[in-house]
Amino acid sequence: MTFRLYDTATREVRDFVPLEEGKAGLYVCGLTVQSEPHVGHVRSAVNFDVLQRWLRHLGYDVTFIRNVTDIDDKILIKSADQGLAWYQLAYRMKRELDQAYDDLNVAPPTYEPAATGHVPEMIVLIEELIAKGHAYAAEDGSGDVYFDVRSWPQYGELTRQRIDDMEAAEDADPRGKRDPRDFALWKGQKVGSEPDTAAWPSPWGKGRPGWHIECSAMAGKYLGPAFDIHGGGVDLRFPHHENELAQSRAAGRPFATYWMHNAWITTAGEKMSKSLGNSLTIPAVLQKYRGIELRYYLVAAHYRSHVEFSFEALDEAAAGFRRIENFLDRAADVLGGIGAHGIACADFVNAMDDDLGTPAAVAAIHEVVREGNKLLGSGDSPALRGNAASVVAMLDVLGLNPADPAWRTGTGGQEEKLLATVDALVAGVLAERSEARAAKDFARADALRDRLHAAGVQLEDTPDGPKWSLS
RNA sequence: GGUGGGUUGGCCGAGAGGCGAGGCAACGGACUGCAAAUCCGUGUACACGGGUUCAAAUCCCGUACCCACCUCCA
Repeated sequence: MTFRLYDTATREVRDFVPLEEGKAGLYVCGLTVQSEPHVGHVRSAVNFDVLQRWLRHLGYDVTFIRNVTDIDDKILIKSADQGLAWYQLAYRMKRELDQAYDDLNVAPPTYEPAATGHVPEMIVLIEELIAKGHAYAAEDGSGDVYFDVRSWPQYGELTRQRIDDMEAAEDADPRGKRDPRDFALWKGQKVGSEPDTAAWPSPWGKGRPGWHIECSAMAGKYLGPAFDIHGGGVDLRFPHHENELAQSRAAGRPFATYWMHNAWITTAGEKMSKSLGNSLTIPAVLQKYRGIELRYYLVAAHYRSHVEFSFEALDEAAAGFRRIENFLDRAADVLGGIGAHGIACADFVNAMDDDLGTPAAVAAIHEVVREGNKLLGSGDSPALRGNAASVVAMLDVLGLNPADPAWRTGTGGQEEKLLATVDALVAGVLAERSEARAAKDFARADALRDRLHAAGVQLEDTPDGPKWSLS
């Protein structure tokens, strides 16, 4: 069976047929680094990370470009509010974002271009559009350059909207626009109100790039005029992706073959907007949950399904994931480690091939875990070996392998030392408890167990003796 | 006004004409000194009203409610 994915442009699930056999070019709109990353931002990153991993698993040579928008109106406004240089704020938030990606085991893309580093490429593209009659410098002397939507009959093709049906922008400041729907490719510097560092020289005077042109220019630079998949959040369909498509095609570039959009995460029915409080920023959530648990929660829902975020649901997801982890721990104990070359089961592969059906893929993992738990009971080690390796292989595809070094917290081995220390202390208590049990002094044995439990240590009596874990 | 998406059991969350995805929780059983973990079992859920069909959560028509986007929000 071939990999199929839902294409927003055609609104159907289609076979993935790459432009070049064996290769996949992927461009995803990353973030505007203007505030701390929250759960919603990271969902997009995790979804496309899973796509990247699945394409690699299928043997594709993947070129994955995810940009960073490091200059825009909001960055300028927020940095001014906070008394920071705009680039200082952008860089600070970029570092926060990178940390969030690392915390969730989002594999780095092939390259992560920043808008400010690609102004020359954007200028070339704008010049091409002007030469072809699809863009014009504003006549009001503002230094702005606009895309002329009326010059491009296909405008609206991605979201199937007709220009005349679109609500005109309310801000009633048409500036030098011929049509209110024309969008900025280049924004002339507003001398006095905008810092000089946020302006670049151009044929139209000093200014900065419009949002949409960035992605077209960067996608073109790293993936060429035509590439396979373009992704982002649903909100980007219009105007951002519509505009990217229009300006790229108007300049004679075929652009993306497939468009993928991930759905939202909301809280209390509301969009997790950047104006919301900070309780759902990644650092805040990670104070109570491990990154791998949050990632499991995100992956357990389909990328095109709207998720209503709640800590209750996250709790349940975390409990479900621990079931898998627990199995791997027990299997590793019995087998003395789990091999690296497991084979994903058919249900898993079929689920992933069907538009990244991660919910069914996760269900498939749970089925294999159940089988594995039975094998643990029956003592069939050879079968267990393959079974456990299969679980690990599938988790790897989803970026959820607990043994992945990416999940290491970077505490310089402190954590390992602490665990060794606790293990030694617990071992003493366990020895005492074993004596008590052997002497049928269950009251004393249970008291010892209660004491450990109160300290956050969970006990489990196995045929090989007692095992402990953090509860 | 235009465009798109949604409403599934106690909870989360799949599925898209016919065998009750999976997880969490609950209950019963097995195992256990008791637990824990694990396994086995237990649920007739698909917003509402019609229709098509041998068969509808799934297709069609209508209704209600919710959500997103409509020019710089993942």
